[in-house]
Amino acid sequence: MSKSLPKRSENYSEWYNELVKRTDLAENSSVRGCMVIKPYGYSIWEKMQAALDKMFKDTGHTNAYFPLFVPKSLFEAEEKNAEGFAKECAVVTHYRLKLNPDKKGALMVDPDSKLEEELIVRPTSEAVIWSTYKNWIQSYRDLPLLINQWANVVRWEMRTRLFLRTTEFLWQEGHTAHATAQEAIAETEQMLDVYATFAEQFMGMPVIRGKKTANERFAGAEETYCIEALMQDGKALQAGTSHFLGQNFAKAFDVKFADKTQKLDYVWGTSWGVSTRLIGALIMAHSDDEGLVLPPKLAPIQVVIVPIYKTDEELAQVSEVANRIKKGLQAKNISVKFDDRDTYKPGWKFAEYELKGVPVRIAIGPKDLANGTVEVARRDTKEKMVLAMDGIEQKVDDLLNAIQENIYQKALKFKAENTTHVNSYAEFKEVLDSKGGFILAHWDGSSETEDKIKDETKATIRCIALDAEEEDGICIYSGKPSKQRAVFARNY
RNA sequence: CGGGGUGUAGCGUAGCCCGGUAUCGCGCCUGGUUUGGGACCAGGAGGUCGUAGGUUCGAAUCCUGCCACCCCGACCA
Repeated sequence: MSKSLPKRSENYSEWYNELVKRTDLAENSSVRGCMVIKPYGYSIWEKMQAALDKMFKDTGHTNAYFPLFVPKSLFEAEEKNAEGFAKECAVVTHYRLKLNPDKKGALMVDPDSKLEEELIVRPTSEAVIWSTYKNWIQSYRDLPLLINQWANVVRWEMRTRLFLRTTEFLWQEGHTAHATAQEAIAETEQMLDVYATFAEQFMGMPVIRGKKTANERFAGAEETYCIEALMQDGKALQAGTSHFLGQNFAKAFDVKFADKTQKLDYVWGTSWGVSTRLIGALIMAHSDDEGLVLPPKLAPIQVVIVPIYKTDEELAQVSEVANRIKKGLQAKNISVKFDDRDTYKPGWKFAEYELKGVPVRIAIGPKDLANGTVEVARRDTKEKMVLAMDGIEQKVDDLLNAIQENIYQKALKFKAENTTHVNSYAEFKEVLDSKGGFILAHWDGSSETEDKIKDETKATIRCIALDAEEEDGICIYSGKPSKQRAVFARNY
């Protein structure tokens, strides 16, 4: 195995794949299109889960769990949703195997076990959940119903990519029901804001909050809101979605409630989700040619302490100090690993923890013991400094905060530098091919124009930014009048 | 589903055109010296060459089928 990673600038995909494998985040499974998330990768997901879950609870949601299988009749109830997902569904048709009489030791599907009704492995859970909500909701007193589930879903994609697109993936999906459209829209917007806040404050990844065009809207939704992030190769990544479902699912599953005036009406729905794709986003947003760069708030190990010593006696002295610092940091809720393995040399460990993206490294050796100092290195800038041992805990705590902020600022700067306003189709294509990134251009609002631009350039409208200013202009493709700019990009 | 490519030790590979039982590096094991940026020396273990068949005295190598994976498109969180 070579010691250095491929360069990001030479082949971004190769760099990404190698990085994911070499850092022990995940690997391809022998199961078609599926991924094994390894302990290190999963611990990042746990960090994300914890932060998101708290935000969901803080906004009044509770967790529940619904079935993996969706009977076909339920699945097809909401037509647009069913049609949108039909091409990527795994379907269970039988419930039993038997010994194959023609081949010793082999099993075959028992033809006698054919299901009367096929079961769809959920690609998303609206159908199962709304069919359940029908029984849970009778009156305005039952509303709003604010539920989230942490689950796995299956989408039989043609081509997969670690974290970004796998046949099975982990996610959370919130499904809420409300008495009024306004309240449901407010919920949709609130959850988009939760996602954006999470992306920016925890992942250190700036995003554009926006609305999808009709072409890109979730099947079955009236309006799809999204957060779009920019990766270091200039491609956009949809990092989270929040849908206003109108009364579509309520009507499909006959979910009605009686209001205070005893009038019956269908409830208004929302759904929203983020997935393990966020881990892919996190990797592609910050990491460099030396490996991962993890924001301290999501790093499984925030600080690693590496001892430097020649003799057992030196190790004992260093360890005493290291363990004292470790305890002090832990008291500040900082996760610390003291790596005193004698099977690897310090240099090897330095490189290893850089690859793994540990934000802060502390090295302690005999010189430090003599001087009352430690060597502190930060992953984001690769700076090293020698600091007094006294009060080191507070300094490290401050440093972690500074790293979190610096990573975000760096990404923010990158996003600003790679967001371009263009006013002609020629300029649009030129920017798309030379630097990529987000391209803000006037669009006439028609699906035809959007499709043609996509066919010709592979760029899609990622969203109409919520903070887009009204501005008179003409569509770069059709020349028709436009009131605001859309955000275009090539995407993952 | 179209177009291209690759399957040889845990990982990465040479050998294939021109058939003679497999090369090198990393990793692993043992011993010793090392330890402030991926240590060094010596010794050692590990392979039915993706799979099924064919040609041949003999197949990693030639032929045929199958399978798997990767890359590029269409599809998508």
